[in-house]
Amino acid sequence: MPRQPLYDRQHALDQAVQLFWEQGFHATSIKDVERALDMRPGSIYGAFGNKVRLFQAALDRYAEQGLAELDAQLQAHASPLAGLAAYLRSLGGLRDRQMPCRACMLVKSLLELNERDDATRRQADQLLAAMESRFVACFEAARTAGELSAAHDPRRLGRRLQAQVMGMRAYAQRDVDAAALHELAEDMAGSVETLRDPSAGS
Amino acid sequence: MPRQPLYDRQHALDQAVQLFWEQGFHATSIKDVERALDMRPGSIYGAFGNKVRLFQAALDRYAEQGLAELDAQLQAHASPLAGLAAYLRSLGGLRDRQMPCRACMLVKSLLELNERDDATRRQADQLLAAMESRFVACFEAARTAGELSAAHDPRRLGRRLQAQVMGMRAYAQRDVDAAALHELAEDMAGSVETLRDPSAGS
DNA sequence: ATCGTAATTGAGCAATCACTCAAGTTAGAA
DNA sequence: TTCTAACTTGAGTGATTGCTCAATTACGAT
Repeated sequence: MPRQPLYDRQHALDQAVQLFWEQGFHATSIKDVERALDMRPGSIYGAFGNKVRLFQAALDRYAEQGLAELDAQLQAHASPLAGLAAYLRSLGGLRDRQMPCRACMLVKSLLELNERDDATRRQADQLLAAMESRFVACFEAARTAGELSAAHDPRRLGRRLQAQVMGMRAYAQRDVDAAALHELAEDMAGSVETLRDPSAGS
Repeated sequence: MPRQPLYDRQHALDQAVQLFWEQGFHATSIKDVERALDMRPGSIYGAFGNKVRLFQAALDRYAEQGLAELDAQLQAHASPLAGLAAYLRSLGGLRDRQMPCRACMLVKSLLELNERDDATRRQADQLLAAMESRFVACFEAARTAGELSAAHDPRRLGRRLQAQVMGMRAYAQRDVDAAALHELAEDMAGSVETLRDPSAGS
């Protein structure tokens, strides 16, 4: 074992997430990556293979953190529906703190990449599917807990929730003020809370 | 008047819309444009200036057609709310016929472009704002017609509707089957119809 | 038919793209 | 300390980028 890399792989990946999230895949050059990661081309290619594989690794890392954020909101609330509503309301603050980008990196990638970058687009799709199935599982838990009437289809609700989140975060990318975004999030959170079965206890 | 151009400017612009809509701005090269428009570089630059201005002209044309589609749905229905619901349901068929792309070109541009292409991103934002104000005007018409209770805020409803449309069309870009998209559209259309004031006539 | 003007052509520009690799550097094993 | 294998460096690869322009073509007015 003659030598270990100088760079911190995790930290480098975080910088890559920030860069690609903000600029997208095609608008980001290797020169940009060199600056952001403070690494020379040889090291970058030695560590990550090529631009596509670096982007894919960044996508995975981004999705991992996104799922963790959702889980954090869900665990902070005893009721699944309340957790989802809280998650939606937290997205209303997207314009409050400063971020690399307001829109979801998975959605940005899904819309930017075409069949020429098929494998990467499929990856973004699968990561979004994982997010959606988390939503579905949440609605299923709400149903078994009696929060949700049996008339509702958890898969349909999960699908609709994901579409709403995609929409809110794309909307957040527009040049609107923070208050409007909070109102939008409030409206969407309210529609989730309205699902609560009035005949349910607690 | 010594000579008129051989190309049909309107037709060329339609080809450009199709190409940029499908591939996005950065992933489309002038070579691609030459092929799609069947024009040589000199003619392209003589007619449209440069790549950015061609893209901007394509954005305008796309938005013009998108607004026309919305207006067609609205005029086909006497009630504003029914018109909006029909519009949402029509978006459920995005995966049925073949198209250049299912997601909205304005949203794709808004998410793809960063501050380096600031003017173009602003243009996409303004075109989206025009679409949103059409939604708002529609809800206002519904309120004066007595379809909508005075408790609802048309601006908030318009904002939410736009976010939902953005979400549904981004979702349509995912690898899901057509039936799921119809269900999603049906759910969203239903939520618009639910706004109808039960104490209203007709 | 002739002319004048504008549209068209396509070879080719400098700049940038993703990427390579030989040379130099460094840390751990012996 | 010496050796060795992996990491780092940065000049440089060929391909592609958006774009230009002198030469050519073709239409409409005369």
